[in-house]
Amino acid sequence: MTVNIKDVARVAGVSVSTVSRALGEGPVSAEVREQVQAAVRATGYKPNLSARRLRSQRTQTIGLIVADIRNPFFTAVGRAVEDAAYRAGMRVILCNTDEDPAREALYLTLMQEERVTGLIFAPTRATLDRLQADALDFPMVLIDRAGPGGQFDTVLLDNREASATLVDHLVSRGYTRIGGLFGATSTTGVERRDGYLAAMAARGLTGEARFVPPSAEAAENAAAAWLRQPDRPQALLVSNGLFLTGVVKAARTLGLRIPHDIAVAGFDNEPWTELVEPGLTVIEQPVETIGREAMALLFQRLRTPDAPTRKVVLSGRCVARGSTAALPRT
Amino acid sequence: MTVNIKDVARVAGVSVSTVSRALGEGPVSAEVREQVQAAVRATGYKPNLSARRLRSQRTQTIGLIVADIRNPFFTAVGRAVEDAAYRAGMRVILCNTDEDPAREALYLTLMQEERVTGLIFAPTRATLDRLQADALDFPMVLIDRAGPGGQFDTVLLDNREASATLVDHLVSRGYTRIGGLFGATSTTGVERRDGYLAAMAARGLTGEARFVPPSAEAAENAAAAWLRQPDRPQALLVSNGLFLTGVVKAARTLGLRIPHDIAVAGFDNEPWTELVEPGLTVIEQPVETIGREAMALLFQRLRTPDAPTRKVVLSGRCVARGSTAALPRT
DNA sequence: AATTTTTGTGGAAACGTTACCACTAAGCAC
DNA sequence: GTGCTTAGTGGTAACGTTTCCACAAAAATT
Repeated sequence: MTVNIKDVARVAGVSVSTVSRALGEGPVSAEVREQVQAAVRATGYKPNLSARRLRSQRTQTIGLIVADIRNPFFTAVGRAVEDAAYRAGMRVILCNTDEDPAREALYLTLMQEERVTGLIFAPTRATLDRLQADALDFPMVLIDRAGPGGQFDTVLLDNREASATLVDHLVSRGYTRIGGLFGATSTTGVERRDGYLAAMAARGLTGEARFVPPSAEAAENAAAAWLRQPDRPQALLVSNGLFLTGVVKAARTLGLRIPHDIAVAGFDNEPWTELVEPGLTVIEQPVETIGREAMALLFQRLRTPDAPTRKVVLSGRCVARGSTAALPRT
Repeated sequence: MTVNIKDVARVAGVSVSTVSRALGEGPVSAEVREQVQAAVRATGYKPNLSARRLRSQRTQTIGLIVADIRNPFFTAVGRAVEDAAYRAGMRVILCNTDEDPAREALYLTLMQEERVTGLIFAPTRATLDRLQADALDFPMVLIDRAGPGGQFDTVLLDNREASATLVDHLVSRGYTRIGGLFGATSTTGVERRDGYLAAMAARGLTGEARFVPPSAEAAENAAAAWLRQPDRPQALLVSNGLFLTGVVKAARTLGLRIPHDIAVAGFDNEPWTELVEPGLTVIEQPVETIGREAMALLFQRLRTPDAPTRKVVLSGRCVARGSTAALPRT
């Protein structure tokens, strides 16, 4: 049926082992290498990666498990990971969990069955607790979410700092009654909440944090309910880019003007955050760097399996826009 | 090292073939199946997918080659494809070409080496011409872009109709000097251009179409140059969601109000198109359906390889918003 | 010149599965 | 009871590679 290395060997007039060496590395005379390459062209031979992986015990595959590729943060990180992987001659298997622990478990065993070289994972809090390093046969790098203790290599944003930056920014613009909307399923949400509460407390303010399920709709509903209250906050700190669409939509629906009736500050510097009037103040995450750094950590771990685990904490960049314009003195 | 089927067989006290049958399908006594499952649990056995694929000659893998997963259209389609695939017990290999024919060729041979069961592909015009069905060892479904003649199964938007709908909409709102901005590398851009020109001609209007490379920056630059002209159009028809961000940004930079100074209508109903004032009029593509339908076509092709090829043409939905508000009578 | 090392090659044994074949024992029809 | 099917099982040959080993010839070292 399909042409294999044996056919190439026959056409080239050499042994299969020579063909294998000629295609990979290994001592082969220039002359023979020519012949083999000619035979490959003549026969249209394409190596069978399953066979290669089985025999060599190297899959050259890395797994990437994220909540939802439609979340622009993960899209960008995913793209960076893929680029780095393909540049290193590796493939990527991408899985979406929708923050569902059951699916996380499912995909985790899939990764085992694929015998991936390594895994990049953004787990929910629920599975984070269940993860034991020794249960996996490959190194794992956590992104966006941190585990307890230095159990795994990790790369994430300095979430506490980022939240504090936003709080500082809002306070400096005159806002004091600031609410916070955070994702319920990730440690990211918790960290951002903590940073927010700490920064508020440091300024003698009391914050109110609310947690919502990880979807734009949930955020919209929560924001709508909150903003309908007579004692609604003056400003809302919003934990991610998905939520931001929901919050802005809720404000629009209720006829509230940004920032006049409600100021908004959030995370993820998506292109549209600049375009929606009056521009949304956001923390820009170094998404490319996160993806690349995760791959770098993975490769280093593969090279030196017993090195101490590393946690790369990256700082966000605050992009101030009209959604947090200074509150007029009353 | 890692536990294999032989180990399980030994622990369960049966032969390897029995273990294989017990895990897959095949006649196995209930009693033995129990024992095998117990042995699997005891040993922590995880089947090796490379071996399974090599032996069974079924990879259960489908390839997905798109321009850029960061383009929200492809993100959504990709997500739908993945869901359908994983539901069918299949894996997905995702590749980004950035509309680069060289990378398309690279990934096409990768798909061959992976021995994928099938491929879903959004090719550039350049490779579309080069594609010969007989050169591939697996069925391929084209999405978003159509090849010449019914050579491949295809699922895409009715681009001509969609463009015409937008033109009609703009004309009915009083616009006559309407320009069009289209993607240069895809048939999609060409089809939308054709539909636009035809609809303009049908109304006795002359259109002007410009092609740009597939990036938001390119669209922004092109739009800025265009809108700086004294005889700039009253309205712009914009070929995709990526371009839309660029066009809106260009308008903002030049201080042009939408729709007062420049009306905008485009493609892809992203969440933010509703949020950017005064709301962008867009054609909403049935992205989920496109992904699902592509998978469906693929599975049907696998079942009946010799059936005539099918082309599924889906209609877009026009979502009218403020960016095309009626032109005041002068 | 004798030796050791290097280079290039072929044969064959893996890698971990599944699928084919052969076989036994049991069930069923006559 | 004889034949015939069927369920359940084990042995073993693939699947298409890479890698180990052996070996010859050439090159380098002594």
